[in-house]
Amino acid sequence: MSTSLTVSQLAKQLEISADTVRHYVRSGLISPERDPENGYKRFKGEDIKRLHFILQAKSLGFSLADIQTIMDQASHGESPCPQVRVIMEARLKETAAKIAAMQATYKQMQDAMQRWQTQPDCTPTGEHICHLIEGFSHQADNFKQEGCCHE
Amino acid sequence: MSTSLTVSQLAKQLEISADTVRHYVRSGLISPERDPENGYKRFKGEDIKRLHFILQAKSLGFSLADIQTIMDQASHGESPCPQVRVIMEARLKETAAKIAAMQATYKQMQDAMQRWQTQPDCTPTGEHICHLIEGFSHQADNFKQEGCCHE
DNA sequence: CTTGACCTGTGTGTTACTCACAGCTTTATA
DNA sequence: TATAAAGCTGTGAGTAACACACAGGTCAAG
Repeated sequence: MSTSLTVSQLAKQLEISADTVRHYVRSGLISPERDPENGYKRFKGEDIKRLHFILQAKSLGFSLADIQTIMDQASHGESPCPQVRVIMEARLKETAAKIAAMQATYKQMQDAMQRWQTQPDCTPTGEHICHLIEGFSHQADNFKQEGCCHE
Repeated sequence: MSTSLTVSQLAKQLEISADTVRHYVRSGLISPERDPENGYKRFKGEDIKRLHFILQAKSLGFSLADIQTIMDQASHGESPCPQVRVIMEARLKETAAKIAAMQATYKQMQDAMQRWQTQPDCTPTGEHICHLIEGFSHQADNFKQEGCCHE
């Protein structure tokens, strides 16, 4: 039976988790045959090719929904390439935006960490929860200690 | 009744969506009183302070679960600061890793787009779904056209 | 024949919201 | 005053891409 693989065999071969393979099947991206005896999924050549394609597309930034769309179109005999180009353009912009946002957050985090190095811990008051966090964006450099901080 | 705000009033004041406010309430981050007449949420000073804190912490990269933890600890009278420092360290690393991963993907995407500019569209064959995607990582520069491409 | 290791499918949980929707309030109009 | 339109409410469900839990099935060793 080397012509068909089980979930975990396929997963091992492509170095992904068995759960990931199952997820793609549940999402309808792959539709392997079932073993009539035990209901297990049986992956054959076609399925393995599709999975390969999925992984490649994913590494290029396509979402699973994108990939579904692309494969559907291809299975109708139409060229998916124009769509692929359009989608990629959108994903490219999205990714750039996400990276920028994350970098902004990252900078905030670094700045906070640095400032915190010279600040003591504080005890919560009725007025504040954590001075480290609350005192941050307001009074950048001029942090004033209040009666709540020990040591 | 200017001492208490409704969901949408509060949302407008802090420039977030009403759904976001409701989400925080459902998650237990804020627990406003209810108007006995109609069951509506009524936000008072304490709640508004907490929401402020949530937004600040979020902008510093803390997750809602983190924020919950921090606020819980503070409400027990303990200083959340040591925890805050620990969590931040972890989130900082996570964020750096995510950014690196996204930048790697982004580079892949850009490379792909560039290469695709000189490549024609293709019609799916039994063997391939989309040459643009499949031909990518394998034969970087030496893309060979096969019989499937028109024009 | 049983023990144990391993594997299976399916159901549920995750993050931080967003959307859908029936119903209640408030405002404008007739 | 009646009523209709607009707006707001709470709650239930859906999103992306898996990861985890779990009861049960399978297979080799003894």
